[in-house]
Amino acid sequence: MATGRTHRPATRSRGIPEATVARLPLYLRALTALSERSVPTVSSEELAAAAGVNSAKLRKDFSYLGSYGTRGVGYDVEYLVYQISRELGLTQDWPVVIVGIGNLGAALANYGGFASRGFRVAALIDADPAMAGKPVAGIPVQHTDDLEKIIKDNGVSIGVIATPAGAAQQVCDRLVGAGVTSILNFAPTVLSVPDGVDVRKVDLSIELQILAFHEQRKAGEETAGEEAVTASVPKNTPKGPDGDVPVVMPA
Amino acid sequence: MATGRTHRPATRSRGIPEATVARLPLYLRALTALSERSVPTVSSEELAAAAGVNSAKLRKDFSYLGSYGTRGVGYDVEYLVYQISRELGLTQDWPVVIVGIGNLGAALANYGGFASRGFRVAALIDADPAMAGKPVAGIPVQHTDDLEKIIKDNGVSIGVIATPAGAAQQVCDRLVGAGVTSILNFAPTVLSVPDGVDVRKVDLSIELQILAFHEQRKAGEETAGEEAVTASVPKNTPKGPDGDVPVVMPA
DNA sequence: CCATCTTTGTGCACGCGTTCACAAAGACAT
DNA sequence: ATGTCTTTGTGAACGCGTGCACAAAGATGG
Ligand SMILES: NC(=O)c1ccc[n+]([C@@H]2O[C@H](COP(=O)([O-])OP(=O)(O)OC[C@H]3O[C@@H](n4cnc5c(N)ncnc54)[C@H](O)[C@@H]3O)[C@@H](O)[C@H]2O)c1
Ligand SMILES: NC(=O)c1ccc[n+]([C@@H]2O[C@H](COP(=O)([O-])OP(=O)(O)OC[C@H]3O[C@@H](n4cnc5c(N)ncnc54)[C@H](O)[C@@H]3O)[C@@H](O)[C@H]2O)c1
Repeated sequence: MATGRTHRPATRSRGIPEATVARLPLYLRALTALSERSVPTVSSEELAAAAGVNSAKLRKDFSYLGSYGTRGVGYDVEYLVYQISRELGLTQDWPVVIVGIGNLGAALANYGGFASRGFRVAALIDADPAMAGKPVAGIPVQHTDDLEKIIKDNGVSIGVIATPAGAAQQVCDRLVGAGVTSILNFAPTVLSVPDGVDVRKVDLSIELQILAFHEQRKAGEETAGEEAVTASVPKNTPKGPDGDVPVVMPA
Repeated sequence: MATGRTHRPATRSRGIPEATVARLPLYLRALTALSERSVPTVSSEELAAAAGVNSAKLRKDFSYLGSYGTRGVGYDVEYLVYQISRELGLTQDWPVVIVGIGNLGAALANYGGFASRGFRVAALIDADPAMAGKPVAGIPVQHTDDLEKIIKDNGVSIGVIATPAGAAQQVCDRLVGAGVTSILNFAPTVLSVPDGVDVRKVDLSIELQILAFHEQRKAGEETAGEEAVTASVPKNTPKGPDGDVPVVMPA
């Protein structure tokens, strides 16, 4: 019997829930602010308030990293900053490439918050020959032809896609082919990638649509059902799943 | 305005789970693409593949909207586009203001995908007097002094914050005070808002940190399992130029 | 050294979201 | 009409995430 090795895959071995991972950067930001004010320790209650989460949730999150708190006192700010940074992999340098230097790509390149946490813009890549060599945010834009070489020369494993939607999958494939295993996608497309590659997407349009949904719901509540644009939607009756078929199908 | 009806049982009254709402825009996008190709009907299996989700999940999502499919055939594309659009509130016009016309704000203003789905940039607002009157994306930037008037004159209920983090809460308060009830926040800050106001955040830094976490985990797995759990400086940094991390264990 | 007080760490219950699996519904052919 | 075949709609089981509530740990003061 191997020592300590469980039968479970790595996801369980490291044991940090995805939801917790997503909150760690939030805690880190709050802790960094405290650190800059030279606050030595902080209670779960205070830190939770600053991060906008439940204090029990925060304590449970930290418990996954180990027990770094002191009962009756709280958590040591500096120590926690270090532990979370290490857990997130921010103690090392992450070269990043941005592909598609248009409106958004240029804004990202100019974004100061990038470098603040170990992320370094290693290269800017665009398909437009007219942009080649032109500096954006002090970094010369390089042509897509050299994408593979750029990735390999710089040891890049994280890529940001800010091209039009139509080019995103193709760019993605090339990034992955060159060795990139993490992608942040700003293009409004579903990217398909092989196992082992992580994709996260930032989709402005989706966010707005979600807001619009709730906005409409709020407005609808105030004016109590005034719509009736086309036959009222069948209230999803919990007990009568079928039966009503009045909704007309427009051929 | 909200007349004391701050209670919030509506989430269940309308009955559409939040997770489903978040996927509707995804389905809508895939359906729109099918519609443009004049595809008349689509099965849950096909549509699910296009949207990158499980087909059973998709069917259950649609079941919350009512039963719009035909067994043995699938879903009518045009009809579904309409139903989802209506459910999301996209059949009406949503005037939006963007506050903070810097790198990111300007990119957002120039973003074509904005207008495509009922969202209309009603105004651009910035605190910099030098920007006042200057057109960005064909729209003249207005000064923050007039924020309240702009919101009210245009009937704006959705606001986008793209100011520096330090100004975000203040801007948020003014937006809410003027009647905005949905906010999309790009600044890396936790915004606090009264009940009845929805906030969604887009945080590039957090996304990158989450990717870095998984990236580090992948790298750690490759180099075969032992890894100093506590203390000790991270060692899997072949070319790490950081080399600092002087933080030491307290106590 | 003991009492008290603060705050952590976590057991537990609950609700939401996901997925499987299948009966029923309907299209289509004969 | 009847049978076959496709695909929906959903019951049910399961796992994850959340938050309450509390015992234990440790600091602090006498
Ligand atoms: N601008 C925004 O605020 C915003 C917001 C949300 C999403 N988006 C999305 O981000 C993407 C970029 O938006 P944008 O406004 O910057 O567009 P843009 O047209 O200004 O820029 C796109 C850039 O990508 C380059 N490009 C095109 N094909 C390429 C390829 N195959 N390889 C490399 N580069 C290529 C173009 O040369 C151009 O410079 C789009 O998919 C858009 O939908 C933009
Ligand atoms: N640029 C990016 O790619 C990017 C990415 C992620 C997040 N962000 C965040 O988005 C925000 C904006 O980033 P940016 O790069 O555009 O910054 P920026 O400095 O280029 O622009 C900020 C703009 O906000 C204006 N402003 C400042 N205070 C204001 C106030 N009180 N009211 C109205 N306007 C005000 C400034 O005049 C300026 O025009 C920041 O919080 C940043 O952290 C930016």
